[in-house]
Amino acid sequence: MNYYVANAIPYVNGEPHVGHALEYILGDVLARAARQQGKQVIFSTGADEHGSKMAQTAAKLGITPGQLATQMSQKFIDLEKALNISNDRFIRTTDKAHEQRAQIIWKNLSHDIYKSKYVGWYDVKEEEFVPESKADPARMKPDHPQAYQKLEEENYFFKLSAYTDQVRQAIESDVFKVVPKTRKHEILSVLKEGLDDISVSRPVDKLNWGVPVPGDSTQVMYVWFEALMNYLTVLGYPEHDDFKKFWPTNVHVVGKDIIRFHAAIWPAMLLSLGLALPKQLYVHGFITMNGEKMSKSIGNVVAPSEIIDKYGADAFRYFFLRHIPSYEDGDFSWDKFEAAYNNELANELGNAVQRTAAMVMKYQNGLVGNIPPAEHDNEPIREAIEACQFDRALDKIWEQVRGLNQYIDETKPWAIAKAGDKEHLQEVLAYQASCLLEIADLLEPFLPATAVKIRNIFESGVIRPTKTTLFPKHETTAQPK
RNA sequence: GCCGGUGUAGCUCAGUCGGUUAGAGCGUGGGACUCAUAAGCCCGAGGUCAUAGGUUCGAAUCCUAUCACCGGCACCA
Repeated sequence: MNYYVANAIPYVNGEPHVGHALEYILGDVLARAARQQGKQVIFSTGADEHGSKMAQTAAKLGITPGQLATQMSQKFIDLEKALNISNDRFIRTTDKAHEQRAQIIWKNLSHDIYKSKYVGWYDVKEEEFVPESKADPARMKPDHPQAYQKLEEENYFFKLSAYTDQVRQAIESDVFKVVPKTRKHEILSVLKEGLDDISVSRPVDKLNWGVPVPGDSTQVMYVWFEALMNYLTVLGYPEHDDFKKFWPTNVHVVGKDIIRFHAAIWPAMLLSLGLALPKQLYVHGFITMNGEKMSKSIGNVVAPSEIIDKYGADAFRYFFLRHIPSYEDGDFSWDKFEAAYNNELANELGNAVQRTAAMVMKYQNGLVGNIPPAEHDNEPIREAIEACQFDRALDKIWEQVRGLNQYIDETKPWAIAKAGDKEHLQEVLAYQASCLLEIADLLEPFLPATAVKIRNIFESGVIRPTKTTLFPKHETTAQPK
């Protein structure tokens, strides 16, 4: 069984933030869960590096766009490392292979690409066209000091309009499944209205930071159009074995701001290429900070590294997977994060491990004995992961953590020890170890490092006298009111 | 303006096909314990299920209207 998870590739025009981190983690859970089930997995992430914004930013910094791209992409790669993300690929749209394969894709789409004139409002200062819907009407009047110019430009267009109906049907029937449902409804209503053909190239004389249109040196591909192609080029479309084995994408992980590209334009491109559509598109939400939109001007941006450095990758993963709703927007605050860390990770899980290990050491010289097999029904957890409801999956795993603590308090192994019933005590402690190993398995996709730690403690049946605190307590962060 | 969603405990949210006394976590009050990271466990308080009608033997759940908030799309300036 082959399984291909593709994360959206972020535009690397700015520093990675917690939203990027969230997306990495979401994809990572899917990839790790699939691997755990014995599937062959390709999990791809990457960077979208072309386009006018990159060119402008680089110009401001006095470096080439290529230098900026390399610099910025490295920061995203560093974030993945810090979060223990298990991506198999990191594709950059400036990779030679991507550029060459993008040109092949363009050629294979050419029956749906035609040349036409684009007419629109052009913002001279920003050097870009302003879409009618976002244009400031005052500036449409020629006497305005910063008036737009009515410009005409020759572009290539893609016949998106020809495919909206097919795409709509695929989504409606769940052949191409969009989750959560509210996102499915949203995109269906867009598709029902029908979509216009889209401009997919830019003249080189205005922007040369892009992939050249094959056979026309005066045009480069429009960055969005070309970036979408990464999901194919990363597999080596059209001739590589990986493409043959792993296409179509099992789950596509994207943010809610880019549904249109992934649920309308991209599937239309695939239909035009005669390829199967992804099986599932998972649309996640955004993160607010203390209930407010994250923004540099408000100054409420928390860098992922601030959290990871203090609490570790698994704690970060835990909070964003369980306490940011998988189907909605969520909120980060240090208060919430620390409450989750202390109550759930340190006290409930960490302490369950600790007390179990301590009793085995104290009463049985570290010998656990025969550990019985796991006994819970974990099908609902598997289903939750499949539906990308990671928050629910973790809720259910935590029911087991709590259940174990309840079992310990009800069974009172310390009282059994005092009574001298060695056989019964051994049974109870082995059962505790069994529960913890089961929990470790369930946590594997979510908190991989923690899963390993728990296994290392109990798996061999002999507990070594190393003090292993899974989640040490920290000073809480003073919250500026 | 059109479409969709949401409104349930102080907070965040579950609640299936309409069916006993509406649930969980956090927070809060109390209790018993000692294996453990002052952790864990038990018990309690806390609800006009947004509002008003309707259908029904029976409504948080279905229908209608209203209000509030959120999202998407369109439009105007």
